[in-house]
Amino acid sequence: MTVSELESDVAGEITIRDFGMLLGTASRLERIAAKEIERECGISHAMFEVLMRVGAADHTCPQTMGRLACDMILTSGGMTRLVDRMVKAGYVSRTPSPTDRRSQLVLLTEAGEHKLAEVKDVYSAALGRHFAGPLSAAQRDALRSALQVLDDKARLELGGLG
Amino acid sequence: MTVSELESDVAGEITIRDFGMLLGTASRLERIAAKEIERECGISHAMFEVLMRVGAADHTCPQTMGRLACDMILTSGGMTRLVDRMVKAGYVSRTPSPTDRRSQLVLLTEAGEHKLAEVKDVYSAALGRHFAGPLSAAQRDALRSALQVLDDKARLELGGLG
DNA sequence: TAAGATTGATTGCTCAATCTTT
DNA sequence: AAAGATTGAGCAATCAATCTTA
Repeated sequence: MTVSELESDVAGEITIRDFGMLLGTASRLERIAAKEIERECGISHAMFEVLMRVGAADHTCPQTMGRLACDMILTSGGMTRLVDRMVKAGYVSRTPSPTDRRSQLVLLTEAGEHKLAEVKDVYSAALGRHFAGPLSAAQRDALRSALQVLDDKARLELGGLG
Repeated sequence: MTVSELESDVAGEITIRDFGMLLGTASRLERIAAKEIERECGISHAMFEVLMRVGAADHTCPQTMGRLACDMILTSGGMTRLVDRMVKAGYVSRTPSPTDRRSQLVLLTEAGEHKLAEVKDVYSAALGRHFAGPLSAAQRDALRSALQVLDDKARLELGGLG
């Protein structure tokens, strides 16, 4: 084995370790936050993510099933069922898009708005404790900029899912 | 609403956005890497993670089911089934610990060692393209240190899973 | 022909209960 | 009692096929 092969092996091991840290930390933090939401507000983290996106959508340009699926990294089938459950729970409604009748728009109900406001506070507090609090301002900036680079590339690579 | 309430609301929104980026980026990258491994080596990302941990374990202090579950953020039941599949596939073997007969040790088979070496190369290359490559050295260092802080706290918070 | 959404079949996880060993 | 591991039940995701509209 040559020196350069050895060096690249070491670099590879470090990269694998760093990436493992990214996945592991994200997974652990999601579990912590999701449990807190579930316990205090009785709603899954996935449903809350949908509420946030639907709630943030411009009234003149609402969210569609496909856009939600892409943003949330779910297959379209997965999103269909998630929204099914949310409709049944009374948080959102579905209605065919007037401009493209293949597409379904997802809208927040009154109950959905209330729930969103409630969960947002709990979620912000939880993230303050477990995510923002432990980091310095510089660390947060650095984290944000690194993730931005990676996410841009990853989105390009993935495109739509199914 | 007072100024300080407004400020804390804005801070909360930013925190939620940043955290969303962490989860989303991690999820997208995992999907990309997992697909590449699956396609080129015919093994799931979860199985590869087990292979790495079992392969890295000291021969005098092998991995147990519980330690694997904790490191990989799976419930013990989930790990039992994952290792079941890996035993069936011939990558690892299970054997009761001689020092504590409640505990099961997980060991790499010959086939598991070969597979590990094979996947490691593919994985390193994929991560070079999608993870390490896009970042500057400074960004990688910053990312690592921020994640280290978060992970330490998260591990404390989580403890064992079930 | 392709895009958006849904459905059926399957997979793999969590949760809770259980069994064995400490 | 408590810890480590496994099992049964249930849930939510993926994949592939299908239906409708563009």
